[in-house]
This record gives sequence, structure tokens and C-alpha cells, in this order.
Amino acid sequence: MSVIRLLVLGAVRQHGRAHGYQVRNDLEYWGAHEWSNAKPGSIYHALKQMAKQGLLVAHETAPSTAGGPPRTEYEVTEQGTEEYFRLLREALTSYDQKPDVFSAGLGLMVDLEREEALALLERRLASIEEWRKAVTEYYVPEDGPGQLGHIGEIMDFWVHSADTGAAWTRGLVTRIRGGAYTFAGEGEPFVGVLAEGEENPFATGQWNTPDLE
Amino acid sequence: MSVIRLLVLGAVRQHGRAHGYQVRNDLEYWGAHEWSNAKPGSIYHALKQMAKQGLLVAHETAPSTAGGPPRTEYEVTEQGTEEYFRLLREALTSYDQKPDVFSAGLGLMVDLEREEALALLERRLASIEEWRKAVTEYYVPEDGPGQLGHIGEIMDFWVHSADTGAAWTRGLVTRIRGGAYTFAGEGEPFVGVLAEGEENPFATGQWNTPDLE
DNA sequence: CCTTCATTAGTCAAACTTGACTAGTGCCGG
DNA sequence: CCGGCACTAGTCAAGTTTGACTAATGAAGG
Repeated sequence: MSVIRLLVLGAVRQHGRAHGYQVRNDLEYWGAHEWSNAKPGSIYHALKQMAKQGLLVAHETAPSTAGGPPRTEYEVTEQGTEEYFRLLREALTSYDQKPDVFSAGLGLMVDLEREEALALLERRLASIEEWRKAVTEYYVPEDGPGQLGHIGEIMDFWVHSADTGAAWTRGLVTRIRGGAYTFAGEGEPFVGVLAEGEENPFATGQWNTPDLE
Repeated sequence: MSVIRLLVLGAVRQHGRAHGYQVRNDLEYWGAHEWSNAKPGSIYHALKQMAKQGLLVAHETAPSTAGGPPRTEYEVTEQGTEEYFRLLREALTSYDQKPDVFSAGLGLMVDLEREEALALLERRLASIEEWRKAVTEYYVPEDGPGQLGHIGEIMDFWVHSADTGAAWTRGLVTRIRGGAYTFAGEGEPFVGVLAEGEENPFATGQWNTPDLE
């Protein structure tokens, strides 16, 4: 699954209606350029592609007052909402060794109800356990470990990552169960996007920064 | 950096001369299809592209006795060897939150001398420390944490991953320092690729498996 | 003997990603 | 008062990845 689609759908959905540059800023606000491939090109491509596929509707808009080319605003369709929740549930549930997907899921999990988020995270823990069993069976077969030499370190690294990832997830489950954060249907949601004109307090200036020389 | 190039260069180099299908099998032997995007299409593309760029030389070969289309064999050029070591050193050193790159580095680290591998891993630990300091400064600014709401969980997840990854790396350093594995210049190297015709004991049958229905 | 099916080896179009580039506006220093 | 720079908003070509497809051989089974 492409993490870009999930992120872009999530961002557009929280705005109700958003243009590409807004989405770009939201993703930077979430730090997504640090832990995923959320680059301008990918974002604009995803918007266009999803509009073509009916997950978004595009509205042509007059050029902004602040200069720059005319913008296109997007809105999530019903089909897009369905796809969004499908991707979000998958991101939280499945262990595919792609931490960026899980991160996106964390950033958007509050769009679900608390109980569902908890259930998905529990399923994730089971999924990690399953993966762990499968690989340790495949890669430590009858002739014992050690046959693999240094190649075995790769497996050990992944198993270690899976284990510590599971431990962290259990901590998250505890925090959520303890009442942390505001989930869907629990009143005023946390504002996870930037309002029009609001500046990003966490801007790291990774993009568009002219060469410092 | 593309992990495919590193993996393909490493595989071809260990064979001396290899065709695409051999590389494909090596990567499956290393489990690369589990933890990276090492799919047939990517592998063949990387071979062709690197041949075009002078990192590999291509030799047309008569069709194999075992059927199938005519094969192309590749050899790493001097320029390719340089690029290989550049990528390998980078994979072991830099912390870019892409576990697949590091895994590839682990699988190929024995092409370096023991002391250099240790030095690179130490640099990696420093690089993680540096990254950690940077993000905790950026994302926990004057107004304190908690301002971020559930978005803060993303950062916490990454910091946790970095910390446990560093701990694992320290363990690896200890093992290597203690004499584990055979590095470059230490005699008969570990056979990390499959000989012609040898079957892969760890085949998981992820590729080419006909639909089970 | 003939059909089926796995294995060998690879191609290809469509989709996605990347990094560099464009272009209009406003602000600020000299 | 104007030259350059930063910001807004986005495009584009080149490169990469994906998943499905092709095509030849040989062994196994009926």
C-alpha cells in the first residue's frame, strides 16, 4: 500500500476541502517528510491520480491572493472515504515491516473510534506474533542456526525490531485505554492540520530552502 | 540511496559473473524479498541501468541448457566496485530510518575489513544519537510536549525505534569485536550466494507460485 | 505419447517517485 | 525605486517500481 494515498486522503479529509499546497504543509506539520516519501511531486501526483479514479473531486479555483499559479481544490468523495478507512485500518493492523505506513496510521488513528483503534492495534500485535513465528521457522530450520553465518544477523535484526515494535505498541494500547487523546465521536477533535495562513511551528525547512552556500 | 543497487552489486560481485536469475535467487536466499523491494522487475532494471552507466559490463550468452530465454551475464567494473563500497559504507553508517538499507549493509558487511565495519557501525551509533537530538529539539519546542496530541506518538515511535536500533547495533559491535564472522582478508569467506544449480534451502515460494485457488 | 505443470529467464506497460525547474507576488535593504 | 530574495503553488522529464505477462524446456503422470 502506498503511504502517500493514506496521508493525502487523511489531510484533505480533515480540511473538508484543500489544495495541494495545504496538504503539503500538513504533511510537513506531521513530520511526514522525515519518515516517509512525502515530497511535493508525490503529493500532487497522488491528488491527480485519485481525482482521476474518483476518490477525490477537483474544483478549479481562482489564483490565490498570495501569488502563485491557480490552485486546484480537492474534496474526498464517498468512495474516497471508503478507501481512506480501508487504508487506515490496514496501516494500523498489518505488520509489513514498513514503519512509515504505521506512522501514518498513528497520525490518523483518531479518525476511528477508540474501541476500533484498540481492536486494530491488538490485531497488529497478533500479526507481529504470527510473522515472528513464520520467519523463525523458515530461517532457523532443522540444521540449526549458525548455518546462516552473518546473514543470520539480518533475521535477528528484524526479529528484534518486531519485538521492540510490539512492546511499544502495547504501551500505546495502554495509553489509549487509559483515556489518552480524543477519538471520533468524543467531542472536539484535536486539530491536526494547519488553518489557512497559520504557520508551521515545526517547520524544519527541508523543502525549498535555497542553498546555504 | 536505492537498496536494489547495493544488493545487486553485492550479489554480482560475489559471483564474479552472474545473470539476472542468479541474482534473483541470491536475494531470495538473503530473504531480501521479505524486507526490501527486491522484485524481479526491479532487479533486471537495476542490472540494465547500471550496465548503461558503466557500473557493470554485460556479456550476451547462449541460452541456458535448462530452457528459457537467452541470458545476459554481468560483471562488476572498477567503477562499479567503487560505487558498491560507497553504497555499502553509507548503508552501514547513516541512520535514515530505512531498515531495508541497513539490512542490506548487514548482509554485505563482510566484504569490508573487520576494523572498518566496526568503525562504520560506531559512526552509525553517533549518527543515531545526532538524529535523536535533532528531532527531540525540533518537535518538543518551548511550549513543551503534549501540544502535539496524538501526533506526538509518531515522534515517540521513531525515537523508540532509534533507541532500540542503537541498542541492537551495540550488541552487533560486541559480537563482531568478539571475533564473530569472517571478514575481508581473514581467509575463506562465508559463502553468501548460491552456487550454480544449488537449491535455496530457505525458499519461501513467494514468487512464481501459481495461484493456490 | 501427450498433456500438464514447474522451472528457467526475462519483458513490458502502467504507475509512482524524484529533483529540478517555472512563474507570479510582495517585501526589504541599499 | 529597484534588484534580489522568499513565499505561494505547481509542472515536468527522467528514473524506478510494480504486477502481470511471455516463452522455452523437461519431467511427471495418466
